[in-house]
Amino acid sequence: MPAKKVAPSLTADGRIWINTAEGKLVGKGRIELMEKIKEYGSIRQAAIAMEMSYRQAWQLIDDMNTKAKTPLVISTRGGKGGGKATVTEKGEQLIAFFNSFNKKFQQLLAQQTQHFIF
Amino acid sequence: MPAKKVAPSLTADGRIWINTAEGKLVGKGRIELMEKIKEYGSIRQAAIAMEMSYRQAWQLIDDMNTKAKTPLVISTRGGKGGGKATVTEKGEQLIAFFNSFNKKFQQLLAQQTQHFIF
DNA sequence: TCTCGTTATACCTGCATAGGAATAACGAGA
DNA sequence: TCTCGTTATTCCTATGCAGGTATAACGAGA
Repeated sequence: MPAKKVAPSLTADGRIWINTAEGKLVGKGRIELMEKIKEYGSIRQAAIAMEMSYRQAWQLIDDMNTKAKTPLVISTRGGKGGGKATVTEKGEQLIAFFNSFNKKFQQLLAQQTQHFIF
Repeated sequence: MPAKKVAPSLTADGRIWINTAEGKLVGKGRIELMEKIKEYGSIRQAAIAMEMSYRQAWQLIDDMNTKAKTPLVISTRGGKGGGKATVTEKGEQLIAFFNSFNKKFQQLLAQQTQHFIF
């Protein structure tokens, strides 16, 4: 019978994000939002997929675009489909970098949790 | 003339803490608070040193002690000096572990910031 | 010129909670 | 038995802001 694995009583946890001079630019939530926008081509559909209001999604994007010199998401209104939204090249770069960064971070958390069983 | 060092436009940032099953146990602030308690032997003096109210400091300690099975800070009231507070062995262990964990985390942040200059 | 689904923006409201103020409780020492 | 400085706890309030609602603006296609 193998040793029973017990959940550690204490776990290492945390959050990461990317800052600009004016403060937080993107974290986990905003990265996921951009990924949904890539998938749907629509802020509204992305918001629904993430179970947040359109208003909140729009505010996040507006904040991101304001802080970044070059926009991360471009949107147009009217026309076929009512409008659309696309992630820019810089947005793509941020997504890729954050995900790589986050992977290393999650590894650190797991490692530290292992090393800390009283 | 050496190359002028410019601040990176984007920086990796984040926060870490240690969780118990009931949620956050300690983060940077609570660790510093415990270190001040070690230094002064007094919750009130520690609170003053950290520029927070006694009430807030006490609540943090109470929350920590409630979540941890064994208390991290022990306090007594009355007597010489009016009372005192001391950090337990388990508290000391947590301080040491968190600081080591945090050091590795800060290195990760610095490394990622370096690798991310657009 | 009308429809349609989206983007963009203004407005409002409650309600959680951060934080101060006040006070009780305590025990060694004089 | 009184003083003193701390620990422990209750009460209150104000205010910031999360989050919903409503509505204007837009342009391709029919």
